[in-house]
Amino acid sequence: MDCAIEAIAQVGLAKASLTEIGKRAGLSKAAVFYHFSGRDELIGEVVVTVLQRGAEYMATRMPERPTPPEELRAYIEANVGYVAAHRDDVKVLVAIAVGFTDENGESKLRGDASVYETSLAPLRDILSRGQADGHFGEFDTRTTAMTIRAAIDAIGPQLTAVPDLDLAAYARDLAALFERATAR
Amino acid sequence: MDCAIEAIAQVGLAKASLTEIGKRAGLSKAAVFYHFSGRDELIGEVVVTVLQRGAEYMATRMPERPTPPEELRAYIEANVGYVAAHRDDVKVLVAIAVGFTDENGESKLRGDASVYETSLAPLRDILSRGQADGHFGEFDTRTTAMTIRAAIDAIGPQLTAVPDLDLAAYARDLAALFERATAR
Amino acid sequence: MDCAIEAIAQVGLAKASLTEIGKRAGLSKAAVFYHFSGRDELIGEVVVTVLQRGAEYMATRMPERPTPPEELRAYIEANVGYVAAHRDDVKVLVAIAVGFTDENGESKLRGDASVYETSLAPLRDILSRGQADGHFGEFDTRTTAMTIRAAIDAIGPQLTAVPDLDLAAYARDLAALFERATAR
Amino acid sequence: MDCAIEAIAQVGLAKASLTEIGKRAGLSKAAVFYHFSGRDELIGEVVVTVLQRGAEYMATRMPERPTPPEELRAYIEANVGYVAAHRDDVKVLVAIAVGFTDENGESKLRGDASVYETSLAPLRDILSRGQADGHFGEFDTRTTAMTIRAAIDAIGPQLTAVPDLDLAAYARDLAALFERATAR
DNA sequence: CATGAATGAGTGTTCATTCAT
DNA sequence: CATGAATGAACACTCATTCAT
Repeated sequence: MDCAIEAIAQVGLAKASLTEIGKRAGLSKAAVFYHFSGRDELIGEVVVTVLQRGAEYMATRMPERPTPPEELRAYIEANVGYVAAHRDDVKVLVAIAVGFTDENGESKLRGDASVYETSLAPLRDILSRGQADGHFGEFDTRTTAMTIRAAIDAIGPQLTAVPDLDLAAYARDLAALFERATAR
Repeated sequence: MDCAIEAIAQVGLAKASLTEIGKRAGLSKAAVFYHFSGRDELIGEVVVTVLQRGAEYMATRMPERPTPPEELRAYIEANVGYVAAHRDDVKVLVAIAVGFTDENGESKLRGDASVYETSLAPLRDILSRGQADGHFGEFDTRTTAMTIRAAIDAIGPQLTAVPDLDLAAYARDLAALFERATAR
Repeated sequence: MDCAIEAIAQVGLAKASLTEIGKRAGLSKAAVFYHFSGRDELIGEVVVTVLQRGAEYMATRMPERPTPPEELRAYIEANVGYVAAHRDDVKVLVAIAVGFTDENGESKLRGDASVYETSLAPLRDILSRGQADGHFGEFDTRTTAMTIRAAIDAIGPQLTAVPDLDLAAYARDLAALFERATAR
Repeated sequence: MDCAIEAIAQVGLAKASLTEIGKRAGLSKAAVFYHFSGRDELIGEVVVTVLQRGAEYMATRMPERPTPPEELRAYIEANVGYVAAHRDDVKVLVAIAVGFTDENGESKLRGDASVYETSLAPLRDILSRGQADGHFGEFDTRTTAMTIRAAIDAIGPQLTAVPDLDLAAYARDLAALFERATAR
């Protein structure tokens, strides 16, 4: 599993053949086949694994905060921190989201579209509460939530192109940016 | 060229074989080869074409504005319009950025990061001038530019999930958001 | 053993892998291997088993008959009856006879050619005795015996192609046909 | 095409891989693929080719005869001649009929039973006409036709076991046998 | 300017076979 | 007596690439 993630992160999804993955695990192509019923299943399990790992990370790094603005800052920092700590995981997730398609171009992942709304929900919750209690000003929560997530998710592709990106600074800047954007 | 873009957008980069591209152009695989010295060159030219097309669109839709804040608003509106009108082009660009790698995982594009950097350059220019002449406050231009671009590029996937998205409103909301974020 | 026969009859010799056979027996592939020293041996034993079963069937269904013509009719009916009752066995036998070859096309069965003459012997015996005692007319016993066997053996391939063949009628018709052909 | 037939006849259907077939044609596996869209199509075309060749041979060797009995004799003689001359074609046809199945054991041939039915049709036609005009007696045309074909097709294997078989005599004996069997 | 023919390298997949447990 | 793990060799199939025409 880890070798598969490493392989996809390093040589790309297309070149991450079973031979390549097996080589990293010290196994033959056929042995990889023994453990997974096919390449598609393997990649499906890679997604599950990475997503689980992400959820666990976030659960431990996002302690309770007293006010929505602080929650928002914590959210951004935890998320950028995750991306920084697991660049490969994010890279892999993006590679699969973009390149794991059938012959009609449809994603071969099961719950693809719903992922979007689900990932937006906690953010919109923070923003709504902040507006209700007067910490935040007036703005559309959907557009703002989308922009925040987009800024975080953009790190993935960026990492492919700009490997030495300073993520700590990026997190600080982002938090400040959205503090201004949401302020009353 | 157009057929190549269509093919990549519809079946994905990996499945966009020369046969597939040729079929869309009413040509044989070998004829595609006659016009390009290889698949890599073809894809390289796809990037150039898409980028040029984007630049042209933007040039015609972004009239001179007196101040950087107004320039920024115009930039955002023109870009949201472009992404809405040329979703495939964006899809193709992302697919190539993520999946067009050699066996070491390095992008096979000449300009490497430059694709990203180039697309960020005009934005950073607007932001820098705005800071210099006192219209904008203090913030990192790179992070802010990246966030703006990310918010725009996120429309593509978003449109798939929420087909009836009100893009005019989205553009307005985005412009307002970044107005606040960049204000002095 | 029975599971192997069932597997070959249902999915064909080529697709009757050890996994497939093992699955039907509630065993792992390796367990099948424990009981037989290899796939070839397994298939060899399948042939032996099927042939034995056939011999037993015939022994019980072919009581003594007073005259060669009646013996011939009994022979035909017993044989077609066997094929009808054990369609799978015949199917398997044919599949192995046709498809169980080494890289030179030679059958991997031990007593391949001799089977032919051996299966003809009892038939020629009936025919010769019938000619000697005047029940049958003049004809070549070899050609006639071959034709009778061929008519019976042809049911096998037929069953693959025409699964709902009426074998009772076929037996009756065959017996009548050869009665006329051998009559004085 | 001829190489494919030769390959199937010599090494069996299962071992007649595209590599094997290509080797006989002095071509690579991929070149075989270029000419046929897949193995299944190739084998389908083999059947068509063999069937056509058989029909042509028969057309030239079976001159018009005045009465059904004489037609039948001509049919038998022409067919024994054909089987003797094209043993491989018959072998191939049987191998495909028995071994060309999908994972459920169903034949992958389009015409399914039609291969058998088609080969029986001209025979049944002769027999029916003979019964109608009173040359032949009463009997089931399907069973009789099947028996005649079986007797002819049995020559193939027979020739392997008894290489010096006198085919002229065999044809004569067969014709006589079925003359008696069909006589009024 | 374009094609048909051909190929080598590679892919995912299957399978009989081995072996330590 | 049985299995899980592993493998090498094979298979059908795809594809970018070459080349004579």
